Amino acid sequence: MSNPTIHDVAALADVSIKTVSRVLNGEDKVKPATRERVMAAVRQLGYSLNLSARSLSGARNYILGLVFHAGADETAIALQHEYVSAIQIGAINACRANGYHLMMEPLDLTAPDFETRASTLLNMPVMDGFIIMPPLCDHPVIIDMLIKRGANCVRISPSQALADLPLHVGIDDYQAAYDMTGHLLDMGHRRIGFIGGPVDHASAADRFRGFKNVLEGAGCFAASMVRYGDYGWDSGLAAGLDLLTLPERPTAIFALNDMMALGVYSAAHRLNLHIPNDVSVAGIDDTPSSRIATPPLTTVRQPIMAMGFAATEALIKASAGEKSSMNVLFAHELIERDSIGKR
Amino acid sequence: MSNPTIHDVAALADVSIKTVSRVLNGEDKVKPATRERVMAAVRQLGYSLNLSARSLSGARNYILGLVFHAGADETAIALQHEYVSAIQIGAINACRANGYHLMMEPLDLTAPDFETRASTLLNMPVMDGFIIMPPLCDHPVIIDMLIKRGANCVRISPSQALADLPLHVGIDDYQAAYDMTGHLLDMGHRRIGFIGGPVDHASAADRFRGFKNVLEGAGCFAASMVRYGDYGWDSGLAAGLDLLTLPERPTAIFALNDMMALGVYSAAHRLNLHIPNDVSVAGIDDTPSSRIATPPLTTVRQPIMAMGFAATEALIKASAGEKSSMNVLFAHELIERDSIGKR
DNA sequence: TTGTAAGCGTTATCAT
DNA sequence: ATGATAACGCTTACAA
Repeated sequence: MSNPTIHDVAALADVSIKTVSRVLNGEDKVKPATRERVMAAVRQLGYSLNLSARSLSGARNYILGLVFHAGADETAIALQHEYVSAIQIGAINACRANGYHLMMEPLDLTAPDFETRASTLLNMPVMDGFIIMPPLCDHPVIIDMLIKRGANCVRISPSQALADLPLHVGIDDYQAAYDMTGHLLDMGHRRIGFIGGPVDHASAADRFRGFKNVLEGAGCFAASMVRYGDYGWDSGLAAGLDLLTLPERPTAIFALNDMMALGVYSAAHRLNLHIPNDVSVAGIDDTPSSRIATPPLTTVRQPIMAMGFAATEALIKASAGEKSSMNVLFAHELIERDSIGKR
Repeated sequence: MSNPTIHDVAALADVSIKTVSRVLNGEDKVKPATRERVMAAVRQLGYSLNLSARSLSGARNYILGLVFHAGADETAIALQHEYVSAIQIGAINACRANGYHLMMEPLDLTAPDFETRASTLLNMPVMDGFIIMPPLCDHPVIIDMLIKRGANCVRISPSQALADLPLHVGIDDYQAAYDMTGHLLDMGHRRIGFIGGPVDHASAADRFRGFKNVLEGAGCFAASMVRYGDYGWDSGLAAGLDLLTLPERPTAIFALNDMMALGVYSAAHRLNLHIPNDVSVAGIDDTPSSRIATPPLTTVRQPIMAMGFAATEALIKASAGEKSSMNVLFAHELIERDSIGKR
């Protein structure tokens, strides 16, 4: 009833357990005939390696942790989850390609015992490394723990490079917002509403600067048209409602992520405003939702899955001892769809 | 540099490692004073228990695996991922509440080495149990392995109960489709297009029966208005385009899940058809996307997160040896929003 | 190219 | 109420 062990395989193949181990880990110095005999025994026994035992014996664990913020409100999590999901898919695929496993590790930034939980998590020896999502990747407490612990980790879209935490991926947030704002200008818009991101997402500040610089250059920045959201749909709806009922309503609204942009869609819909005839809408991310929205959303594509994949591969290489170099900054791309009209 | 172990804690607290273990696992026969001393040592050392060692020693692992189908195409995964995501959130919360961890385990149903991979996964001793998503939960090979292995598992929304696999959650798929079809009838629709689910999702067949029975009862079932999709957005778009360009186009389209219903939204949009004035649309699931769509989608609510939560709690109880009873069938609810108009 | 022996950090058994 | 010691299944020296 109990699972076969490496000893059973060794006995059946008539070799030592060490040789079985060598075969299982793809080491080179094994005679092909021996290897074949071992594999046959493995198949015959339906043997599968015990991860815990392998971890314990000091080698790698072959387990990575994806650390993300998740508060108590389930619905809110779901609506903000799309970005995490996309990174997750990339990470899962990288894991799958390398024989790794991925653990989902939520952390509630707002919980009273946040620090204790964070410390426990980051000190768990089962994980070879951590993929840290925003905004946690910019949180001083987390950064501090990561450095002190000498943790193997990769940060997703952090606001700044850190010499002690060399692995991270992201896009040029400033430039992304800059490009989209320029596009809006090109399309003839001058009264542009803006929905910023949450204060604790450092990259949101970069995006705001990109937006502001372009508009100030063109002499049409209006602080009265700036609102803030939390990257969630509801906050986009609220800000959209607010902006679109202004006495002089904007001809376009630029939301710093797609989810909030889709909130603006609903605001427009409620006010019987047509997109893009009455109001244009722009986002950032190119999440699946933006593609399937009606009308499809014009946005700045961030290759999120590819970033998740690359980040995870770098982490895996690092956990294997290789010094991994990585394309830190991914190219973004303005995706013109149907939500922006000419003025 | 290396982490403190139970021995370090024991030395510092001046007790045996067994006592430390007792404290850590909340066993009763420990003097309060001793317990306090141990806890102090734990805190002082920043000790955290090694999951691998615990697993190896034969105890529980405190790790669950979420097993879902994921092919090679990343984009397709993303678009079909919303249901998995919702279950995942529920599962994560249940894990969090019980000190468990969740591993994401993709399995490609279409891969040539599917059986080998499935067997390896289901035999991994690191996991205390598995949460099996559709369509894997209905796959004969998987079911067979699960039973043979005597695996601790819970199936999400399987087509039928299995005496050997007592744990599962779901809704009454037949009734859900039945209710929605009845509603469509009530709203005056008679020419109703239908987009079915993939053949390998057994619950899709139940839903189809629900739809067909109502319409046949009303004498307006038309096989010519039945199409099939794969629960993905693109397939909804294609089927929608097809149905809406029929010489006599349907006044309403019922898609078996929200993602395909949103595909119909895009089809309507491309054909310049207004929802619900020109065509009504209905779905099933009540995923986040359906709520934020414009117009908000009328759908049958499935409490997906709650199901994920309950399923996971049952699994945890079972892995702790408790015979867990569980509300297998969750109540569904017709959510009227704005995508269905009166005829 | 292959094998032997030690040890990874925990829980379980059986003492005391 | 507490402790000593033996597993658990694997990898990593080191030997042969």
